[in-house]
Amino acid sequence: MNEDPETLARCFGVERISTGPLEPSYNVAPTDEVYAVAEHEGVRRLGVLRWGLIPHWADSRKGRPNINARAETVAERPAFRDSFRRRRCIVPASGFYEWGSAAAGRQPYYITMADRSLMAFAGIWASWKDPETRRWIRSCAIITTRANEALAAIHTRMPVILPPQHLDLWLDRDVRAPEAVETLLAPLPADRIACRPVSTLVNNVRNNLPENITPLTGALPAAGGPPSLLP
DNA sequence: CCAGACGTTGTT
DNA sequence: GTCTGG
DNA sequence: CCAGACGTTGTT
DNA sequence: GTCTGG
Repeated sequence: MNEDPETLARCFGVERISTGPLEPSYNVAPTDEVYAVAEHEGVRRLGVLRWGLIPHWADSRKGRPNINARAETVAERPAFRDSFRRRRCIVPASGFYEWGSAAAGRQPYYITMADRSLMAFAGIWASWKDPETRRWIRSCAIITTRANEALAAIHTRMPVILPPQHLDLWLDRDVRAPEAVETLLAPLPADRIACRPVSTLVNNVRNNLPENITPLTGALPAAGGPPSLLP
């Protein structure tokens, strides 16, 4: 993500900006801060959250952070259901990486909207008070669903990307019935996204470089790998 | 009753 | 905090 | 997700 | 192989 808060506010109907700009990142890792849009006291607000949801009842931040929540179970899981009912958010992104599994090898791919617009990942958030520092940490998880046809060859899952017409309902805190918003958690149609192979530089989170998202040219996936998805 | 988990991904 | 397993 | 570690001693 | 850190 390399957009300023004003741009994000304009794209997502944000009424109040509650954060300064984050450093551009081409390699967002779990525990990093990410921009997020949520409703607060009836106002749509842009702020930052830590990626990796810590439920309010956790007694330490140790252990693997909950970076994803499955769309199929998010409404029921104890670690997620309160957040799903009352604390939904969107996490803006220019794109995301996926690593081919099994037949697709270790090749990383960068996925964007086909029209290069910003993505709105469906997320949930929670507040947790760190007992050591006594400070509140607001954190989030990104909801995943089955991969669409464009990504199925390289991966079984993908983040839920909300189309603009669903943002109002998703962010409405007064909508508390799970079934009212569960229907929004579908894979984005394949023709809306573009998927390109990129350098393995991205494999190391210390490589936070613009080159991470540069499509490899003349380096198609190995034979037996996924079909070329370049437009 | 208390103790312990509470999640996803991917997997030769 | 809330649920499950023992 | 991937990369990188994977240990003990002694410690207010 | 499995866990932690980023």
